[in-house]
Amino acid sequence: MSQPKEIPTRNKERTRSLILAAATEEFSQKGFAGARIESIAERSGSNKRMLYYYFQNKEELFLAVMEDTYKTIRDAESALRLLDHHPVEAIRSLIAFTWDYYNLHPEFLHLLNTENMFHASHIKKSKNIGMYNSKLIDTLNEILIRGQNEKLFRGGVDPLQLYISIAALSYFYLSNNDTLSTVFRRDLSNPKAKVERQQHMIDLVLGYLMLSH
Amino acid sequence: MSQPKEIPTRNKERTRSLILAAATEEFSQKGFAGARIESIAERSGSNKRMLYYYFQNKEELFLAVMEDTYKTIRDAESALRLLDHHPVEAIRSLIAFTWDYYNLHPEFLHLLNTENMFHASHIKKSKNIGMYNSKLIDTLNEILIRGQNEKLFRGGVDPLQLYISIAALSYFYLSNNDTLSTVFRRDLSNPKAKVERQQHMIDLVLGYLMLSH
Amino acid sequence: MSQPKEIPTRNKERTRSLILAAATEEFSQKGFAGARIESIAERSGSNKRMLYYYFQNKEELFLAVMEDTYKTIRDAESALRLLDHHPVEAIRSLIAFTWDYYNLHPEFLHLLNTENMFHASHIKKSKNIGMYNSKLIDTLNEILIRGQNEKLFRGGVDPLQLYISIAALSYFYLSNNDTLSTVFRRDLSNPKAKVERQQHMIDLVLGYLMLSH
Amino acid sequence: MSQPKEIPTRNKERTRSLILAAATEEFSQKGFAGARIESIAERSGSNKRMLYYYFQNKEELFLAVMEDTYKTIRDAESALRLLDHHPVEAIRSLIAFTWDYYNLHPEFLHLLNTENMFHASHIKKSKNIGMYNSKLIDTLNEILIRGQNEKLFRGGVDPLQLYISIAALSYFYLSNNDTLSTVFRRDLSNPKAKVERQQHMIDLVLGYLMLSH
DNA sequence: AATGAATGAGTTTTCATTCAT
DNA sequence: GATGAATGAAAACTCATTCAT
Repeated sequence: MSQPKEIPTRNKERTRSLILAAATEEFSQKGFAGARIESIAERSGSNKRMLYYYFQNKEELFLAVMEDTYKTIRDAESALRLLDHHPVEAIRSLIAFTWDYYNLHPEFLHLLNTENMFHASHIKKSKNIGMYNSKLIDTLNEILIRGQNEKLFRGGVDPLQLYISIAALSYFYLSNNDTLSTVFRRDLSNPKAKVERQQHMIDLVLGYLMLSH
Repeated sequence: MSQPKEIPTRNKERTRSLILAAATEEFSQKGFAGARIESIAERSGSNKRMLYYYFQNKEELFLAVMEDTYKTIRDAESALRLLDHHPVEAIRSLIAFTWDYYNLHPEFLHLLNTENMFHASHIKKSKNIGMYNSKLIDTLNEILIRGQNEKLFRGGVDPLQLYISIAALSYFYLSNNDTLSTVFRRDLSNPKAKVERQQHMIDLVLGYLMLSH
Repeated sequence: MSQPKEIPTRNKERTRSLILAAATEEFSQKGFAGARIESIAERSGSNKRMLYYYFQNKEELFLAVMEDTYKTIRDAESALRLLDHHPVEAIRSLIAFTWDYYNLHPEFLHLLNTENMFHASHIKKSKNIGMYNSKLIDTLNEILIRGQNEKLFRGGVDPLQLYISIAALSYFYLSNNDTLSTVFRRDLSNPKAKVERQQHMIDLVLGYLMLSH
Repeated sequence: MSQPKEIPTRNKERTRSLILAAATEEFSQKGFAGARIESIAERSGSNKRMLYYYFQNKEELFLAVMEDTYKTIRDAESALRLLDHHPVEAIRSLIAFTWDYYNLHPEFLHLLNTENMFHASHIKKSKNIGMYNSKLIDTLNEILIRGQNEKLFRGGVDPLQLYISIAALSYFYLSNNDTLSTVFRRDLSNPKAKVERQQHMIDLVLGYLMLSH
């Protein structure tokens, strides 16, 4: 009988990805300046030194986090087969996907807020980020054309503007949930509120797009 | 013989407000953790000691900035006389006001992002922030009812959801302008792009709200 | 009766120069990489933070030390009135001054060794270092000409080569005293040895320069 | 069937000497404190672990470098057959050898500078370093006596002082070449400058030693 | 009320050395 | 013998805050 396979303690890929995951959490919760190297090291179960073994410095680590974060959403978006559905369903799917993804990945929202504070300086260095996203806009354009051809959708809609609006409706609600709940004195984070939000977004977008309702 | 009277540099209110203005800029650009006391003191033309003279510490200063920022937008919103206009015009005005205010006050967007990172902990302490905003929702509700009574607007619209959507459409576009421009490889910050965005937002909201178009 | 004037504890110039003096010692004894910021702070009677208050970083501090060190020897050399003496006496004086200065300022030798390890990168930035020294070579040239005119000195002597040789004879003996004493098993640092060295240097240089002896 | 035999990379002497060579370069260029274990391991083509396999620690490695460096110059000096030549030629040879060796082995100069910063603490531990060098002084003494007997050289010359002076003239010029070139604004490292220096050193030493010229 | 030098506690980063494979 | 990932201790550097003037 052979020894049970032990989890190796010296595993380059594993250590690196544990650090990256820990950094994603920390940067997402505290922002770039507020994040602590010490804290990331602890979360990762490793130590400060290893962090510098795999990444040059805090800045590079943040960049790696951003690239990884974008790669994750890119992969998820790729799995969407929007063109396999009827235009109306496709729009519903896109809204649902956006909403679900932002709910499941709050770190994406926070990291993007941080990245915007730096005027996108980090992702500007990345080459492959742009490529995928233009494909998404092409897809959305095709959906709009199909809907128009079926006399379902209005014409003259810029797919990028529409995509930004769809993202905005979910993003703002979730990213600013705390201040909105406070200022308007209404809990916008419970399940019921979230279901209502989803319905509102779909009504809003389809109400705008569709010619008759 | 008396000494020639020197121009007094001592002006309580002026120094305090210069520091507050400097802090607003700094916190807006760098976030809470990234902001530097030294830098705020320099921007203000005053010095570090004065900063602690008027504000207990960094946290209190940030709180003062947040309150001041909210007070400013409250005052601006108060000046809006939405109920004096026809419902359609009132909606247009609200969208335009939101867009213009966010364009004129980018610090508002950034400070709100920062405040959300802290789960609204600062503004939760403030009592009078909530009051005004519910008045805004009441107003919007009245507009929706009027529009509905005139058979112009659809029914069943939650004024808070609508307000959040209107804010979202401007906020997300402007706050995330850098990452969006980068990822979609299209300059979304030039004047032409901004005019297009405004038109799109109005089309979207009114397209949804209005029964026939 | 007036209060006795107290030494002010908040004195910009004093603190700065105490740090500079402490840094000179530390860099001289340990070299650039071996020097410790903490140690400099302690020697200065101040603290680490002050060091960064007055100097950008370790590198800048070292540069300030080098400039100060060169300024000190420049000032001392300026006080020499070589041209007021007879050529033979002038040469003797130059040798004596060099020897005495290096004995009194061992830090000068060590700092120069360190600076050479960095290929003079620090002093290359300084503008006024060169100016004075060429004046010294001009003076030495004048001495050589006068000696030659008096049929005392040989001709064809390059004043820069001679100056470098005079410096070399003192510098190498003092800077390498420890290794020389070890390798040749003779204490080269006691007063008697030093007197002998002085005599040897004078004999060597004048023996070379003078036409008859 | 057996695997194809791989070329064995395991070679005790070779690895050790590669590490020693790498360490010599690194210590020479950066000094003791500035030298990096990591960097030495990389230069050597080996790895950090091997470094600690062959040498106890950084200190021991430096000591090994110093001993190796001294052994190399000792071996070279042994090859010199000064007593086979006429006294004047012997002096010329010694100057030339010193100059050439320092030119060929700049690391010797830099390591000695570093060792002097440590007050020769490393070579003090070595037993056989002294022995050879006193032989060199004995040889120089013999040359001086022969020259004196031939009425060529002056009397009363201490061979150690003379040796130190000969070494000084080359050492200082080369070791301090960067600062000298900077301060005197003259390139002292090009071939022409070096030829001039050699001539000057010979003129200086023989001018001093020889009774008539 | 105003100034800016001083400070301690922290934060990022580096380094020699060790250890699992 | 060989490799390079892992580690703790220390080093450089930063920051909010206080204090003497």
